[in-house]
Amino acid sequence: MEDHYATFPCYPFSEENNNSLGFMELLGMQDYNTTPLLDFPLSSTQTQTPVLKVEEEQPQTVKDCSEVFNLHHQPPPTPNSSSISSASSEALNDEHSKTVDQAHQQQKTNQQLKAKKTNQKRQREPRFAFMTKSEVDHLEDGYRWRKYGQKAVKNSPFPRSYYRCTSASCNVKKRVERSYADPSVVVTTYEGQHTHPSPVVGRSGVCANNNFGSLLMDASGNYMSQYYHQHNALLSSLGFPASKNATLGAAALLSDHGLLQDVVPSHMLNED
DNA sequence: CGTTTTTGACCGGCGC
DNA sequence: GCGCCGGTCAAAAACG
Repeated sequence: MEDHYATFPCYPFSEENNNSLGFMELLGMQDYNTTPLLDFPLSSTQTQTPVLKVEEEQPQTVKDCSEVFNLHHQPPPTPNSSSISSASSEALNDEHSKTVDQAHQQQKTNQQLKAKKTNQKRQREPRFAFMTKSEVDHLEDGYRWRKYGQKAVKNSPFPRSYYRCTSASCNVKKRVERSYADPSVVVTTYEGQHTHPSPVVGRSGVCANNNFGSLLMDASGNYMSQYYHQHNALLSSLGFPASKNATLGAAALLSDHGLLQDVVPSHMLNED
């Protein structure tokens, strides 16, 4: 990949790799709501926006990460990212309610799901993905995740892993897969929004700051905060304070190469 | 022993 | 209707 991208030396993120220095490069990120090339089932509140037109023109869904990579070489024609209203996530919250009796519970849950799905199509949270050059698949991002599935990816030798945030009543999920086009690249896709602050303290002792995330959320759309949590965690692991300035410094660094321009408002990058 | 991972089964959507 | 595929469940195993 001959494109420009920011490079971060960093510590290894997982135990199995802790005997060698890890190396990670953020290659780019993909905002599912601003690109015509990716599949992002919009919530009902978003179907009113012009973004939907983009999806109607490109009904094809992304089957593998190679299409994500194409974005790196051909940016979306019209970002159209003005301001995207936050998605309602209530439909997902009660989906996995549990009862005591297990045998009946599963039957019940299945019936509930079936009933729900016949009534309305399942809603999906806004998603975004970004690519990271990394030796390890599951990158530390300041949150705790429980793996709930792994599937083989079609046309790829590498599996895709499914994670859920371990915090109660938090429905954020993420998918992690390694690109078969470039095996050194990990594609991470986030779905949903954390309802709680990051529980993990970074290497520098500074916790990822949820207030900052909320701040950004107000300015430019809900899922953006996820990205900044990610960066706060990343910067923490690098020894930077997870402050607003440090984070925006990273954003500015990346924006020089056009990686964040679609999602970071200019006034935030210029802000002191 | 509580939590997380593994992994085959299962489900719904979609194209043919 | 059938098969494929992405996503999820859940029991068992592994882990700390």
